[in-house]
Amino acid sequence: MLCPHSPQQNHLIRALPPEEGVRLTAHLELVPMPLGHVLYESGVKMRHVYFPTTAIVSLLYVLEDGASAEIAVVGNEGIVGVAIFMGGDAMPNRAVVQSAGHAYRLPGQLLMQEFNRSGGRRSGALHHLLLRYTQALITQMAQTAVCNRHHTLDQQLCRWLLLSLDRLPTNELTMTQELIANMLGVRREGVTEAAGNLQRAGLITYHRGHITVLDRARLEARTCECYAVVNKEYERLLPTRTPLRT
Amino acid sequence: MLCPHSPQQNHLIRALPPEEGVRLTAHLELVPMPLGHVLYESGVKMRHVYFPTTAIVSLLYVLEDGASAEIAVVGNEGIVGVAIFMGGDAMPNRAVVQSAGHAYRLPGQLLMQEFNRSGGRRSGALHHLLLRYTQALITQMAQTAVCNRHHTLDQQLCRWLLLSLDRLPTNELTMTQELIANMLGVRREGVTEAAGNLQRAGLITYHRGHITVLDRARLEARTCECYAVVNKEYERLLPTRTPLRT
DNA sequence: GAAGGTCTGTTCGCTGACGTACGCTCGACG
DNA sequence: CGTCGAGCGTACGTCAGCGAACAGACCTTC
Repeated sequence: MLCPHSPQQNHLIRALPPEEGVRLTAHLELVPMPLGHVLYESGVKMRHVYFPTTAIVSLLYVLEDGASAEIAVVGNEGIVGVAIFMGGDAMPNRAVVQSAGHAYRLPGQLLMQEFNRSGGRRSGALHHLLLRYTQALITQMAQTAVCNRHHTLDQQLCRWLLLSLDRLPTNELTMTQELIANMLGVRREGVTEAAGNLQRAGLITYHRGHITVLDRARLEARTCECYAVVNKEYERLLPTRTPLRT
Repeated sequence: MLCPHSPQQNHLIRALPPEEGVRLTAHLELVPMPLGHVLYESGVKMRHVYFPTTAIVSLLYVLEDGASAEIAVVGNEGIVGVAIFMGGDAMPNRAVVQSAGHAYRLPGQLLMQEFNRSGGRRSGALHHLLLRYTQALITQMAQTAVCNRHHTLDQQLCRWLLLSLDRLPTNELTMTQELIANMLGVRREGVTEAAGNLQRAGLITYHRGHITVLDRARLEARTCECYAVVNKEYERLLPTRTPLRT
C-alpha cells in the first residue's frame, strides 16, 4: 500500500501559518510507532515531542500495584509531550502507543525556539496553538475524572471507542479486550461483557483483536455526555483543524 | 481579629521577581470569597483571574443530572482562571469557593499584558511560572481521574482532607459532610461512614460542619499514593514557594 | 496435523458504593 | 424556652464491578 506520509496529516502542524510551518517541518523526523511502544516513562525527562499522524498515543498512569488508568489520548489532532513547553520536562505518567502508526518527532529544544519566538510582543502562532491544545487536553483529563466517578463501564467503553475512532481513518481498531481493559483501568472480563452487549446490539463486531464499528450513531447515543463535552471543547479551541471524525 | 492582607500570601505572586511583582500588584484588588460563591460558571467567558490567599476554590464539573465531581482544588499556591492565559477564555466546569477567605482579583486583560511581555525572546517570569503551575494542575487532575478509578472512598477522603489542610493555616476546616460528598462525587452517607472511621481511629474530630485534624501523619499513612504524587509534582514544578503544608 | 499460546466467553462469591428512608441531636432564632 | 431546620447516624436491599478460576475457540508454529 502506498502511503504518502506528510506532516500536514497532523492538525496542529497543518494549522500553522506557512512561515512557521516551514521552519518546523525542516526538522521533523518521521518515526514508526509500533503498538505498545513507550514514548516517555513516568518522571523521565522528555527529549522530543511527537506529532502523531496515523498513530494514537495513550497517556497512562501506572499505580504502584501495577494497575493502570488512561488519563488522556492523543492522535493526529494533537502533540505528545506538552510538559516540554509547559516547563516541567517530565510528567508522572507513561506515554504508550495504543494504535500503531507513524508520528513526526522534533527535538524539544527546537520546539522551544519556535515556541518562544515572537516579535517583541508574543504573537507566535505556535505558542497560541499549543496552549489552546493543552487546554483541550486539560478538558479531556477532567472529563475522564468525572466519567470514572459517575458512569458505567458500558458508557465508558462507548466513549473510548469513539475517542479512538475519531483519531483513525477507518472504522476498524486493532485492539484486544485485554488492552482496552488496561486503558480503562478495569478487568478484562468487564470489557468482554460490555463489548458483548454492544455486539449483540449490532453496534460493533469484533474478532480476536479487531473491532469494527458498524453503527457510530448508536454508539454516540449510548455513551455518556462526557464524549460530547470533550469533543465540543476540541472544536471550540482548535477551530482551524478539520473535525475529528473525518 | 486583625488580618493584614497581602498579595504576597499567594505563592505565585510571591515568586515573581520584584519588577514584575510590582507591575501586577498595582492592579490587584482584594475580594472576599464567601463559602459557595461561584467564580466562573461552566462555559462562560472569564473576566478575571483570582489569586487566592486564604480561600480555597474547587473546580467542579456538574453533570446534566445534577451530580458533580471535583476536578481540582486551588488555594494560595495557585491561580484560578488558567483558561485566560491558555487562550480558551472559558472551561466546561464551575469554580466555586470551597473554604471561605480572600483572594486578589486581576482583570484578565492586564494579566495577559504581563504574560505576553518579553524582551524579544520570551523570558517573562510570569509566563514561565504560570505554565509550570498549569502543569502541576494537570497532574492534579490526572491523579484525580486515577484515584476515582481505583481507590476507596476512605482513601479519597483522606486525600481530600490533606489537600484542603495544605491550603489552610489551621488544622480545622469548616465543611459539612454534605459538601464533601458533593466534592468527591459520592453520597453523603458514604462520607458519614468514612469520616466515622477516621473519628473512631482518632485521626479527626468533627462536629456539625467543623472538622479538626488531630493526627496528620496517620492521615497521610491512610491515604493512597495519589496525594504524595501530586504533592511532589507541585514541589518539583514550583520550587520557589514554601511547601504547601506550612 | 499436533502443540501451544492468544483471545474471548462464562461462572461464582464478594464487596464497596448506591438509593431510599427514617430518626436523632444540636443550635440558631423567634 | 420552645420550634424548626441543618447536620449527622443508621439500616435495608440492590447492583456494578472485582478476583479467581476455568473452558472453548482461534491462530501460529513447527
